[in-house]
Amino acid sequence: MKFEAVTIKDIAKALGLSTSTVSRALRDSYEISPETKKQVLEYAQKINYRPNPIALSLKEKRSHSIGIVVSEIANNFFSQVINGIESIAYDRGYNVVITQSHESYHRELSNVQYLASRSVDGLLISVSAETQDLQHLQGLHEKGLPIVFFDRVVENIETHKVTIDNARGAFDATHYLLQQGYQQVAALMNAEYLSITRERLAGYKNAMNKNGLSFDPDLVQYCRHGGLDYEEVEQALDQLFSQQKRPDAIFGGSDTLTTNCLRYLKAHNICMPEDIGFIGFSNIDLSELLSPSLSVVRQPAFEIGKLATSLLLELIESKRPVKTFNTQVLSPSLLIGESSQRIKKAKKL
Amino acid sequence: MKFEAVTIKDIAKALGLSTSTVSRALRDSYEISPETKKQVLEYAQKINYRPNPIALSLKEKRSHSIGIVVSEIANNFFSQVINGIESIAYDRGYNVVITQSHESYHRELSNVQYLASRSVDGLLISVSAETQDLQHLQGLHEKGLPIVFFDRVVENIETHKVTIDNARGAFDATHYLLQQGYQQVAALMNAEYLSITRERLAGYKNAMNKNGLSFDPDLVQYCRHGGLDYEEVEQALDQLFSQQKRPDAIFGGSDTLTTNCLRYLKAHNICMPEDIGFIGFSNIDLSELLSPSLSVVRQPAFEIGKLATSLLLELIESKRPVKTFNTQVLSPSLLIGESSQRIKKAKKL
DNA sequence: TATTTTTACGCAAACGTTCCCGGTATCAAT
DNA sequence: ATTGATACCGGGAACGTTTGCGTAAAAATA
Repeated sequence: MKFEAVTIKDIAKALGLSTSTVSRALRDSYEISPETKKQVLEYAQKINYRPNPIALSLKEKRSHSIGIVVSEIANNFFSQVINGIESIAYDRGYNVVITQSHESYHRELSNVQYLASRSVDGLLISVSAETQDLQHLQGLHEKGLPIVFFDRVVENIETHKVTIDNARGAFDATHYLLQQGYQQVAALMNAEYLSITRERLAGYKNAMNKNGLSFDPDLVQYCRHGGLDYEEVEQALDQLFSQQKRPDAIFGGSDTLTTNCLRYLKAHNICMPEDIGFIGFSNIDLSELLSPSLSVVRQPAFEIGKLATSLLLELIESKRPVKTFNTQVLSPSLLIGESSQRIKKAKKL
Repeated sequence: MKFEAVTIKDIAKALGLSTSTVSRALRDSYEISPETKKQVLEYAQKINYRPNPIALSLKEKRSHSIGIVVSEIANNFFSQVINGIESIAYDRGYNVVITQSHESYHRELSNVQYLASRSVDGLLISVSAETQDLQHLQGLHEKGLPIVFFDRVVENIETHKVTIDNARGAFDATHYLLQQGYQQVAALMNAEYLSITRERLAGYKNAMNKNGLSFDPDLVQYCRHGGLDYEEVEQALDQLFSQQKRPDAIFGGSDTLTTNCLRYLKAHNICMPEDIGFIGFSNIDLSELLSPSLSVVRQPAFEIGKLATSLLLELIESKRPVKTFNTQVLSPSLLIGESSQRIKKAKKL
């Protein structure tokens, strides 16, 4: 029923050679005569022979492919990162296998195990919002599987990492809002223990302090599942807007959160920038076409993907075990639109 | 260097059994005594044994995984389709391997061959804008590889297909623009021979006729690479706007085209809806937040993914070769925003 | 008790490769 | 003519599974 691909055996049989000879001829071994090589190569070409990667993987325990784990591909940031990854991987002859955790720890676990059992040569991962236990990665890492973290990195595993200066991105955004005169800048964040949340929150706090304000926990809402479901964001924002010290600006802590926050504001008829100021992390490509145009913290997503992949391939192709790892920190950029331009309402003097 | 996974051999050795016995015990064969089974199962559990899927694939020539080929994942429509695919596949115990053709025929070919050689059990594909030669798919199909086409389908391969009523989507959009009073409705389309292009163009023409207008080829621009690169769209639009019968409205033929068209209009300071009316295919989730809010033809992307996957799994798991195939046609929906609301300029009577 | 049946397990081949280890011509040098 | 080297090639194991077949021991039957 299933197609029978042509194998080395077929070539051997047809040419009256052994499989060893054919294999060697194909790999251009020195102990095969030029004539035989020519014969084999031509015949292989003719019948369109392709080595079976599964057999190769089984034997060599490597697959010339790398695994990717992200929370969601329907996400501007991650899909851009993936394009960066692919651009490098493809050039270097590696295939990529993309999987999504949907912010679920169990899904991530299952994906990682699947990829490992498929003998991927390395792993590129941004952990899920739920991930706290790192056994699954720790184990693979100790057994020598090359791993490079990006975006959401973890502390306890020593390997290459690629992030951006999250604190600065958050600082710049928050600082800008405060400088515009917004008083109550709320932060809509991802799960509390994620690296990106901690760092961005640090930047947020820092901006508050620099502007003479003290950190107010009531102004921070965490979305334990990254706000993938609109309902989660809705609940968080309902909470923020229900308290007496109503925020007059929001800092959106991730691409997904920003998008869903905008949807909330629209649904509740809360207008930027007059009712609320807004700046958020987002790699949406149409931010300047939104109404009002959106102020965003943009990450160099494509670059992150390229860099992470280069580092991973370095690990994979290194002859000797790599002992020194580094963390590359790229820079986010703050793009100002109208959503953060405070309009001074009729001032009461 | 690479981790040595625990194998059936290890279990056999540890328990003083043969690999056959262990294998059968794990598969709960009737010819293994309950005690042995228990012993094996417990030990396997203890040392966290997982069957090696590569060895299985090699032997069984199936992998419990399905391959996806789309042009681009950084695309609202496709990423939503993929989520639909995954939601079904995951429930049914299948893994998905996502690949991108980037609208390149060669990339598609390479991906398809990779997936086939990786023994995917079936293929879900929306062909690239460049794809005209179907040998690569035809061959696999004849050899019995289950394939389901979605979105951009092909005629010459008889199998299940999932599309939407493209003609109606295009008709509705064009008709709406004409009814609004726009006179010169241009069409910005994908590659000419794609199914979606042909069908959508048919709907466009039909609307023209229904409104007493004849089809004008000069009002149609094709983007041979799907407008993935902004430059391609820019060139197409430059062309449209440079001719004497300047269009006063545009129908955007795909998600990517719509996005890049908006970018163009913004860059050239052409305002919707007064300078130009616009409706386009798009699954962007923020269309109502754009300025002006965007009129779009939206596809039930998640549903398409789910349906295509169900059909594929039906093919894969069918005992006997399937002979009758059907094409499922879902409905697009026209969501009207401000971008298509013609503002009557100071009329000259 | 002798024979048949059942139960429970092991052997070995197969999937498509690679590669170690041989082996046999051929030919030049002694 | 004998040796040694060189050039080419084949046999077979291994990777981790599954599975058809064979077979010992145990149980059932006569």
